[in-house]
Amino acid sequence: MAQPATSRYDEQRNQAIRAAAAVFAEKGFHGASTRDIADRLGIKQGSLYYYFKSKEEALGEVCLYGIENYVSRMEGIAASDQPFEAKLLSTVMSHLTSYRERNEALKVHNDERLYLPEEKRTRLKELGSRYRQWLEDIFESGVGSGSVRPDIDCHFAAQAVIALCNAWGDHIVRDSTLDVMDIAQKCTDLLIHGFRERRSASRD
Amino acid sequence: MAQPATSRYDEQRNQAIRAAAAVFAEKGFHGASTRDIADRLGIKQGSLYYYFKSKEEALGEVCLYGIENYVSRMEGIAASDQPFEAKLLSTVMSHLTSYRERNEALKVHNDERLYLPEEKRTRLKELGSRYRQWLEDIFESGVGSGSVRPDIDCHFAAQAVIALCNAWGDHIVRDSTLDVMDIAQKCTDLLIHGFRERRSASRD
DNA sequence: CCAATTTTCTATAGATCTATAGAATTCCCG
DNA sequence: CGGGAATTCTATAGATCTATAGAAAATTGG
Repeated sequence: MAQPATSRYDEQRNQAIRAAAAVFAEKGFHGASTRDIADRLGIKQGSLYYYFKSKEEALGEVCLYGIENYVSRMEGIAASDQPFEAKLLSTVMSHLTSYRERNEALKVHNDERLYLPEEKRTRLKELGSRYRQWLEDIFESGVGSGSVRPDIDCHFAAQAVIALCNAWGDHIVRDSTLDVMDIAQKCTDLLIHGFRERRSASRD
Repeated sequence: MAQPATSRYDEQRNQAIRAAAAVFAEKGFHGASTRDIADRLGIKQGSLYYYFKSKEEALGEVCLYGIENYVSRMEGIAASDQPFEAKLLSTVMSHLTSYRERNEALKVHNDERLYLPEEKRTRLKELGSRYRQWLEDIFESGVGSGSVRPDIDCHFAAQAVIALCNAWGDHIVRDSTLDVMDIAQKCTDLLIHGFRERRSASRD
């Protein structure tokens, strides 16, 4: 009854998590039934409970899966010695790529995580805050190096980057023909230069 | 049984729409029950069906309420003879203000409208497309007047503006202490100038 | 091949939730 | 005040859906 750490069990459980991610992304947590998830896995509804204690636990696992490696990758970017512009591009690429790689789990994390009980959300909150914090740090060091104008509100800036990435992530999930690199470059360019005519070439 | 066009009926129905907006915003369409909406109105669950044929109809009304006046205001802005920068600020202000004024209906429109059947969504789609189109036109005329650099992808730009506004709109709905004007100005400034140091003062 | 273990299935209790029907109440106007 | 219309209520049918218990099937290792 308790989960034996067999490899097959873990594999199947991961499959179940990814099936749940797809179903939750399409129908929302409350709109999806455990039957929908089981159907997608090719098992019966009741069998799902061999892998999850509850539907809510499944949501928790999907959300966690969605932002796994997310923060650590950001830490890697922040710690690297690239110039500001390259860090920003890396951040946006990493963010958008997650939408492709992690199935629909990142979308589920964004849209459905608030249906988890407070207690299960603390870990997710912590990861999200760390992410935002590292991004803010990138902006602050960008101000230090002269790449970012000093009147920028770094908290606002970080939120803006995340907002843009998440909005485009939704499109990326829905339309698999979109070119992630192209979008990442346009986003980064917009964020750095804005819409206005560039008066002077970049200084490097 | 058919709705008589009495004033009181319309008023109460609008109250019901706003109650539904609040409940759907908090719990999502599928997570909310007709009982939740009725409770908020101070009536019994069954009585709600005097105003709506179904829960789905209520969602449709909320979504429509959410983007009402939205497109027409945008048309007004696009048709005005303000310079590009002012048009953009007006657009962002108008968008963010809607989040405050329209209860949580705009949020519901964004997050839950895809749970409506295709047939009920066509009107919403049409309004959304028109909005995006007017915004693109603003960018195109901005390119014409030299306020926007010509290598900007206007479709991308419009999506970016909408993405930023919607993300901040979510925050505005959740936190009533946020200063809409302040956020609008920061968003507009970011979109026009980007993060980079401003080399030359604006030309006006 | 047998026996233990893991995995899946069937069946169902119990708790929703939507929508309807018809009774009861309130409101409005002469 | 009285009668008709508008509004709300009670009660419930019928259709979910979650989670559990125990039987059945599949797998694995000796």
